[in-house]
Amino acid sequence: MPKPPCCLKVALPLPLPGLFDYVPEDGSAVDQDWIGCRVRVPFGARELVGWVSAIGVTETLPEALKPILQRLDRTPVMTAELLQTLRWTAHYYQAPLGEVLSAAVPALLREGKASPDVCVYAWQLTAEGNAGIDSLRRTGKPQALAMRLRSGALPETLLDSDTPGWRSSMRSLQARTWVERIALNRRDAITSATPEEGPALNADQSACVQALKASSGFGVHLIEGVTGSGKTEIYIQAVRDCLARGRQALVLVPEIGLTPQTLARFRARLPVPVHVLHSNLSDGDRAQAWTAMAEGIGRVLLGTRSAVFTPMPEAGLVIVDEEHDSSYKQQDGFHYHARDVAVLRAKSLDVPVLLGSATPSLESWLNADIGRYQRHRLPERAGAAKPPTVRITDIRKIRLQHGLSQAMLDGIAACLNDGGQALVFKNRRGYAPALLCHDCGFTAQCPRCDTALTLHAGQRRLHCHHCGHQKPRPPACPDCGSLALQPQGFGTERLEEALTAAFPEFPCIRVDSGTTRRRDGLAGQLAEIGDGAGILVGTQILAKGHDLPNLRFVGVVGVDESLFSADFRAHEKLSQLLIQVAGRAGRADKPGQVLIQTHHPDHPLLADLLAGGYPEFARKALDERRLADLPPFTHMALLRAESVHSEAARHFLEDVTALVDARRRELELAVHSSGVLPAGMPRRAGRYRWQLVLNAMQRSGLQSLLAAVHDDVHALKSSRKVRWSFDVDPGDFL
DNA sequence: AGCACGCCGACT
DNA sequence: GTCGGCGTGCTC
Repeated sequence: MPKPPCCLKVALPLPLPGLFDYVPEDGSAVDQDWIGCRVRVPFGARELVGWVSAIGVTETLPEALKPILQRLDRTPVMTAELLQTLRWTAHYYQAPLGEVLSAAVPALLREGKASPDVCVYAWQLTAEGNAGIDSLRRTGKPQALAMRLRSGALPETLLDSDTPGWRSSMRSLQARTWVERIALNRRDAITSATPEEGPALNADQSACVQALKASSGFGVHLIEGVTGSGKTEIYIQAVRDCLARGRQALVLVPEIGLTPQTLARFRARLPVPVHVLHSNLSDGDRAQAWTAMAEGIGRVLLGTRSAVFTPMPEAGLVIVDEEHDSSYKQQDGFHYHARDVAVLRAKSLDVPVLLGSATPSLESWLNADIGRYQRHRLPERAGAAKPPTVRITDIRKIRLQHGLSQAMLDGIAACLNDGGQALVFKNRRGYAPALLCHDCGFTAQCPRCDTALTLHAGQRRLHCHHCGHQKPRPPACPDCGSLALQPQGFGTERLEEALTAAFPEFPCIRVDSGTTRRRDGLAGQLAEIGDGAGILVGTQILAKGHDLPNLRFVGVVGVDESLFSADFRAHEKLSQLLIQVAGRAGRADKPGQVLIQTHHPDHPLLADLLAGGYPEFARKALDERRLADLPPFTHMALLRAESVHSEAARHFLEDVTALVDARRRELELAVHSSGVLPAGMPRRAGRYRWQLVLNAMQRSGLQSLLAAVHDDVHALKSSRKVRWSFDVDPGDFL
């Protein structure tokens, strides 16, 4: 006879597989209500906050289970559905549930703090205010605000989005006791504004919106829309439709996609407050947004990667914008891909998911080809905008001026003289990627990594982009004493210097991760240049984000490294980047110009892109992947390991290889193992790095093998001195 | 991951 | 004589 459940199965924030069993502190009954609640528990010599993820009976371990110290929630903080998705996610990515929970939940809640108060507050006129308002004489911000309040209470979330600086006006009204702050109930908060009307949809957009309206339940929709085709408008329509059905919506955007412009657009067009979740928020704000959604007060969440783990008891729609973007892949801790989790999540919520991109990932492209995803094409730019003209300039045997060809300089000059803005895109930060001694061949290397140091700060310092090491530029070669140290190659700083010299009468602004961190970031820098003629030099950061209405010319410098990279995704990434960056040029009246300078003008990738755009590239690239047995036709998992001692990580992976080989034979699984390989960068930040690549035609075989070795890998003695992690569906090998 | 326990070198 | 180095083992 089965025993009734008597213990709490608790997930703890530890890199250990499995759950830990406890009993309630007061002998109370174990029932379903515990699941999704947080508990404070004794663990060895310390205390931890964990999540009751299941209830059950203990068969194997201690007779006397420890009681928990404290139950932190009376009602679950985590919906059953989210917990289930997290379990799947943990299993899929071979991560301990506790670690997945740690990544999913805002820090405050993880630490055991109470859920924040997510009441929506609003302001309304007092009797005094109502009386006084008729005698208003002067005009000003407070007076205008008071007039708006005559038609009813205004929620703070609405004021935040449509009235910058409203708090100071409100304070002056409050000082006169004209206004008071009230807590709204949920329904009031939901219908708070009259949204603006959007532009009329073109035929493709309408067809797409209608198709989405007609679909119900889980389904994946790939919206393949060229830049400017109005994907955002489709998202907005879909979200409005979802809200009208009384459901919540989740919109994921890439890290740099969540610009004030994007947010403002959603806020203007939706009838409810739009909550946000991204890395720049304080812990308090994150917990607020998360809890608001969990309690159903929040109806729309716009967020980056980790927002995919937000509880939504009344979910109706999930959207992943720029689904190809690599910032959806978490690179450290537990390696998940937010787009893939979003699809899984939508399935478990039984709601549609929209994946949108001008340049879909090859994974999604294939899924659409085989009918697993429904494809919607938006081939036309919305309005009358024309696609940019793209040209390639062959720089073999051509004399470059500071890394730029004459054709490039001419293109920039023509654009500037026409009053337009030119963007010069270069994938390297800093002044120059290396410092070389012309007399003896010495290059400045990072002492802790296998990589050359980059010259920065007007040639005065050397930086390592991988570990943060930096030092002053040596005055002479440390090996031979020669003074002939020369910067090799070009980074954005050096291009900025060259362009400033070449076009002294125009402003030149450099935008890369080094400059956007300062001051008010990208927005502030772009404000400096405004709409006037000028030059922007920068890295990928410029490939998306802010609208640049007067951008007419895009010059791409230095794609040649990516054409011959060891990373099997390099071509895909480069094509996406080229299309995205090209898409920034030109608007309705003036088509943009794109110029790519390369030593490989005949490279098939460039030829395909030029002839048939991204679709042509995707078809060819998928053929290549199929022939080479690479993803998305095969499935891949990586075991990465690194250690301070040169041999420890390698020994660990050799032990893992033995485990893998044994299990593979035993279970007769068709999984290929690479054997232990040095990582793309064999030493980084003083650690030696190795990896094991597992490849399988069937995802299920790979998953079975991973599941079978998982606990044994954790138990390996050689794992102790090593930093290691699984990376299922790795983004790269480096 | 932490934290304890355990067994060998230079110090108040 | 002790403080403390980090190797190894465990945590319901």
